[in-house]
Amino acid sequence: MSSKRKPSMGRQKIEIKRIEKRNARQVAFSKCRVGLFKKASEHCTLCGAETAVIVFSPAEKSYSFCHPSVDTIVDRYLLGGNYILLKMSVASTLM
Amino acid sequence: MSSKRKPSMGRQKIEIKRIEKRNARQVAFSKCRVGLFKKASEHCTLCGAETAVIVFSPAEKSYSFCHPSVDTIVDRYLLGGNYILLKMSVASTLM
DNA sequence: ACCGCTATCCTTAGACA
DNA sequence: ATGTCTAAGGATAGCGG
Repeated sequence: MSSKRKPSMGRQKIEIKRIEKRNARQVAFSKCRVGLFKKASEHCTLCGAETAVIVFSPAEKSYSFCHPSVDTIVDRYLLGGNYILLKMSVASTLM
Repeated sequence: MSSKRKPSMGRQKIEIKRIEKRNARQVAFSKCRVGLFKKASEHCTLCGAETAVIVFSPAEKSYSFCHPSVDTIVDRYLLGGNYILLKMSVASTLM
């Protein structure tokens, strides 16, 4: 191993606009998602907030962080808008 | 006005546990929510992510940040779990 | 893709308005 | 409750492995 290490440039300033390079955007998505979920988690713990975070990646994959549970939050949110939620637990087997 | 200002202590380290004082918790909730929504927003812009953040305050008030729209995200999320969403736009007037 | 590193930028605790 | 200020804490861009 070399004892020399190129000194880091540290965190660089970036402009808040779409990252055009596909690969870099994907990497940024993963890192950023972790940070977002962590912050949401701390928000819950510190303040007793109930939080749902749902994210779709550019590649259409879905990720979520929820406390206490997705269904609780989404359900409650939807109720406020006069929505009803039906789960097709049986019907889906027929599709 | 006084030209003297007590020097700030800067940001202090805190333990990630429930803030017990009710008033302080409420204030932290508001500040933290702003930060969370901002981060979610940047996530969307930078990475082309589609994101829904729904938060209930300890006082049961609901807040949300969504891009492109709550319904789009929640709808899509729910579809993945074989849910159907019904809006009671007529029925609600009877309740 | 993930993980570690670290200098630098960003956020934010605390205090006050 | 929101908003401003300061300085310290914490997240992270860029890079290497």
